[in-house]
Amino acid sequence: MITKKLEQFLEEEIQKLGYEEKVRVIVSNRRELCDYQCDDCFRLAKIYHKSPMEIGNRIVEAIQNSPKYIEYFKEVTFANPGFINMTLSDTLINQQINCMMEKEKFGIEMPSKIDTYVLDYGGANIAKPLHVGHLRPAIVGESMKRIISYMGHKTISDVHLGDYGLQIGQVIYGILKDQKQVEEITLEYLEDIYPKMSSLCKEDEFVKTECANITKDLQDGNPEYQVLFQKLKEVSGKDCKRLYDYLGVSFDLWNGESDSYPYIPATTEVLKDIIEVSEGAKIIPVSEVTDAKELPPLIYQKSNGAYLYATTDLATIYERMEKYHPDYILYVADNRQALHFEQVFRACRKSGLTKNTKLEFLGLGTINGTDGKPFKTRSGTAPKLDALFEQIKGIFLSQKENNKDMETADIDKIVNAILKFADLQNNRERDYIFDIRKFSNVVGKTGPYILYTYLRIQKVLENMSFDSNISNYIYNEDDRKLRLHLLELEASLNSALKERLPSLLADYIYTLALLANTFYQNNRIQGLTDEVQKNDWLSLFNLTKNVLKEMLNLIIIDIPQFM
RNA sequence: GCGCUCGUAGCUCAGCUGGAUAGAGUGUUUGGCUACGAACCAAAAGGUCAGGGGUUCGAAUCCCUUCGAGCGCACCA
Repeated sequence: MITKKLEQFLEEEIQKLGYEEKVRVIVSNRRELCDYQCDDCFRLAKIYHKSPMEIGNRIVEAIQNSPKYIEYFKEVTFANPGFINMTLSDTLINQQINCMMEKEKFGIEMPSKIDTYVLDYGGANIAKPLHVGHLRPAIVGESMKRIISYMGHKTISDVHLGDYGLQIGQVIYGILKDQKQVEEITLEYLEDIYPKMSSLCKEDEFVKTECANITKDLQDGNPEYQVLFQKLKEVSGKDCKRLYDYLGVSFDLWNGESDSYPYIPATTEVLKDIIEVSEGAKIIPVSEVTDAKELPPLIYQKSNGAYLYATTDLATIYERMEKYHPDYILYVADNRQALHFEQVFRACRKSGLTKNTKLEFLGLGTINGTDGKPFKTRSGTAPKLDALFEQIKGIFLSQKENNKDMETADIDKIVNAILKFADLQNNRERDYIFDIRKFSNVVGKTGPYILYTYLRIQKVLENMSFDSNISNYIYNEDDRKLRLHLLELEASLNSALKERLPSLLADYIYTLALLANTFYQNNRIQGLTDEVQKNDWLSLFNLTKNVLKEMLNLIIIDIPQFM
């Protein structure tokens, strides 16, 4: 990685001056002045009681006198009040570019220790169809999985369906009340009955208790309920799979809360020392002395004996520990569940259930409607995913006359690109407003823009022969900017991994497409008479194309044949 | 009431482990297709980073505070 190389070089040089410190090199924020900068003169000045200017000038002088200077830099200068500005040599840039072209995964360093990550990012509730609220966890989770895997780690993804809680009791209550036969349970029926029962429970205490009892009986294995439950799971699961397939979101495990049920006794055994009884329910106190305010306890088992979300989550963790020995378990879910996960994580730490496994909650901002308020997921007002796909497709087809002649597969890829890039360019932790205009835009900072860039590059490369190896020249500013940005790939991937933010990668991809487009517009490759330059630029385009393709795959965007 | 999150251009959002002149897209105004795909490129205009205070050589970024918004607070998921 280029910054690491520069940091190492700088550290060696300042060590010769007697400064035993680590330094940090960052991409310049004044690109007209330099490529990379180091701002550590201020810090060193404080430690060694000298002025930043004195230290900076000494360092710059040392760099300029280094035998590596000519090879690494075009120019290194000190700028007031304390910046070291570095402009790389064409040689160094091209060495790195050649390296990216030769090596697998563009020469990105693979980890010395491979970690196992379990990712939990589906969370679909089987009592109802997927709606726009399910989009973010699916997309962010899948993208994180692909990034983690690309960076050399092992991943196991679990859809973890919401299939054993009160919502199932409510639906079964509705089925019984309507006297429906098993074969009459369809998706349409579920769509209708769940919101009805859900709101009925809020109004009617008796119904609520009935539903709670059904849930409890189901968990205890009531055969009649089990038949209904299996049917429910089948009908809903099939539709769920279809929609996730459309999105390119896949899971290694199609488990649900119900699959953790067999592990509850063993989990209870591990937790037994920290479980207390309060008001007839079994609870786990999770307050810690550092809390500003006491955290409410985790409710492990209801007073009627039924188990809850927290219970199945704990049992699932037990199961995952037994089967996969993960280093990390990542939960991708709405921020509103933050407290729940905090309680579960604390119970794990307190009981030693997870030992050295790190539990992380990757909170997602809520998707709000254009009124700025969350879609009401329980009353079923959030737009269904199917409807959303159709709507985006319709808008896309109306953009241009000949879009109607496109292959269905290509249209679906573009619909996906629109949707995913619109979502993934946002920082996942922030709430955002779901506006169909934004989710159907094809101009500007969008998925189609990137796909379009890719396809025009591809067109240039068609039927052209070149060997992927570039000479020592850089021909102009557009060219130079593109090459420098290519060098930032590894850093972007590393921060996306570390921060668990696919948006950082999305941003990298967009900027790459932007620079490639500018280059494309201002520089013609066909017709170049200089064979070396032609080969350099074709190679550069080819590398850009390959980077775009592999990175788009990490944000779950496929490339159409034509658009 | 308590806790958590947030307030950046008309709109939608980046930037937040402190660095130089706060960036994109969109919208507005303007220029560019007889040249590898104009779903593109180039340019202009647009900001008291909610207000106030503090720490620091340096604050959109850290701390305090006021105002505003959203969310969460034991038997839902």
